[in-house]
Amino acid sequence: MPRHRKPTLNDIARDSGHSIATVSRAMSQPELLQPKTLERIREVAARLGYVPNRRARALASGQSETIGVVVPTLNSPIFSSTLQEMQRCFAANGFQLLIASHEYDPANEMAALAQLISHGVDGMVIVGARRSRSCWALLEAAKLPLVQIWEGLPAHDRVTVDNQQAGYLVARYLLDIGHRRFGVICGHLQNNDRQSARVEGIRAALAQDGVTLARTQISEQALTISSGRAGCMTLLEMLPRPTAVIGTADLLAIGAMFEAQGRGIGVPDALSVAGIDNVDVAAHLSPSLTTVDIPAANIGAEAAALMLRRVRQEDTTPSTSISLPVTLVVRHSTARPME
Amino acid sequence: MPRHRKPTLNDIARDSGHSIATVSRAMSQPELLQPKTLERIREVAARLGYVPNRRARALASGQSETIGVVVPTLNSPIFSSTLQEMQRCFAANGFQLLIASHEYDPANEMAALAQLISHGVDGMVIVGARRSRSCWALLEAAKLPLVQIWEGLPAHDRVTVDNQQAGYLVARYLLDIGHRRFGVICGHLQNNDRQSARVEGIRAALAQDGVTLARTQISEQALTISSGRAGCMTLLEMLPRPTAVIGTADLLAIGAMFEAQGRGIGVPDALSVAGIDNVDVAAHLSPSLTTVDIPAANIGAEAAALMLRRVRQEDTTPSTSISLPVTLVVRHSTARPME
DNA sequence: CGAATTTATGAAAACGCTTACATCATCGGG
DNA sequence: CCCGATGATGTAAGCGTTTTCATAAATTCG
Repeated sequence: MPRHRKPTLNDIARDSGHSIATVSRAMSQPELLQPKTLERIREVAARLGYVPNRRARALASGQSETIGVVVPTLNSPIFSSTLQEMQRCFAANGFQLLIASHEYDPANEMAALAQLISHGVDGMVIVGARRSRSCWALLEAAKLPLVQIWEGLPAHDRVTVDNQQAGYLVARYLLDIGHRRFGVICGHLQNNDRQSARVEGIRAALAQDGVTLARTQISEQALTISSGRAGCMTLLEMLPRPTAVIGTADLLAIGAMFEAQGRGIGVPDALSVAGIDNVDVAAHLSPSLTTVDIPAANIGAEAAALMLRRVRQEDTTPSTSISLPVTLVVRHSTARPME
Repeated sequence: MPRHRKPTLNDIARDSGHSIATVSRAMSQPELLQPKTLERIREVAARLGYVPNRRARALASGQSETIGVVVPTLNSPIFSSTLQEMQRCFAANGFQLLIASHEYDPANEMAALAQLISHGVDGMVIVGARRSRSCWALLEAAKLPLVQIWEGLPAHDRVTVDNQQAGYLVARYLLDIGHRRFGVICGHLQNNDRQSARVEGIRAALAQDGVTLARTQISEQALTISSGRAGCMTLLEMLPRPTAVIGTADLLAIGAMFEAQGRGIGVPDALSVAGIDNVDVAAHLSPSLTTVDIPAANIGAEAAALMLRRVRQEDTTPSTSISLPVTLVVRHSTARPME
């Protein structure tokens, strides 16, 4: 009666009178066994309540059926959709996710990667391309299938969206309806190539029309609604006041909109506000938020699919790049400038 | 030069002229070695670029420094805050998280738990107490430290918030300011004890004042803003119209508010709307949302702390229960009914 | 100064599984 | 009727650690 130890293949082998190898095969390659043998083994396994020990399996076979994912943060509407979908796809194929976040701190990221690698993941999904030389060295040394998402270097697989294009689209639209004085609220650009690319895209559009973006017209903030408000507050002090504010993440734009409205500055009449991401709530706000749709869930699905092909070695092309389209979604938070 | 294989303890042992046991100790219990020996081994390890293989370590020691977490969904503002904080706490202590989601499907949950158990996690964090007998059997059989969060059975450790109290508080408040006709939008109650408890809390408050809640006054919905809108639409068809709508999750309440406003029904003048969760955006909406604050991040922190104590066997009390306070946050989406 | 401790290291047996190889029937074809 | 395939199963060698126990060296002490 005292079963303190979990049953192992060995126990099943003993009880069923077969060798441990046969029992192992019953678990992983049942088609190799005679139906009768298989049935007997399965019965014993069920009776003992056998659960395979994957870490032993991993050690012996070199495959852990585990994928490491490192994201900046888990509680962002964008990354969490990507993660949710990625998790779904991997789980459906028997893979588990080891998830870590670094909260935009390079040292944290390095530590997380090292941890995941030493845990023996079969592959690694990382966000963005901008990381230290030593961080890349670590990844190279691990010789793991690597999928970069959101942004990525050509040297490795990547599933990206054109963040620069996203910035371009929203700025181009605002220019087209007549805006010339802009304010931009963005995330900290330091270690964040997604945000940087979006700002560059905005710059590119403005440059086409000869509009420049001074340092004072950009406010770097954390990626929250409150920070969006704060950023907007700063920008509204500019004289003459901007006629349009772009948040390079919807949370920032939403914060900006709230701040403007709170100060009695009508959106879009007195100020146009636009974002990038197309988070759920954007469509429902009043006014609804003009933004650029980023297919966050799709990124997760495509990254998972690509990774699965790599891990199973079905795809051995040197390095695949999947780029998903971003699309401008014009809603009601933007309008022609008044003057 | 051709280093295809990653260096192992054995390689270090050979190169340094020490035994593999000594090298192992250099990694895990350096204080046992002579400084000179330690230094030599460390030098060789560094030169070879040694990274310990945790799955081998796990197999040999029985400890994987890995915790399994199963949540309903990753892309919910609430769960993702809990996860983010939990991840932070665990990572700071060298533990990695294997995260799975089941999207409110019991079969998925069962599969996820089985997978995580067979991956050899040192502990498991699960949301809620309501799950099938076989699911519990699986967990019992695994004999793992188990921490339930949000809701939980007394038989195991748990870090909870009083969801019933949350429902009670918001309903009590609305009653106190004069409301008698209510509509409730909640998540699907089937396998969700958090949502069920909140609805019960509302019922309890109403019962105190002799107000009943008919089946038609409750709309079960998915936990999204759109569903909140849909739910509100249904409830507004009631005659006479409710004077207050409670969403048992902020996303639902937010959707309800948008829907009412979209139909020209003023909030809070013609309709009071209140939620539960206190998500980030709630404070910024106009009108700002009356809600009940749920310390989601704290749940993660407390759960991590408790689990760490269990895994390290520092805490061997039979079963601990930590209950975090919920607090009513009155804002501007609620007011006395007009009539 | 030798017995009793203590300290640093090594040898080898796990941990639970996979898998290359060996074995032994079974079987169809020449 | 024997030979080479084919198929089912067993044997045993890993996989990279930890850990127990033994051993050898250094230290303490009566």
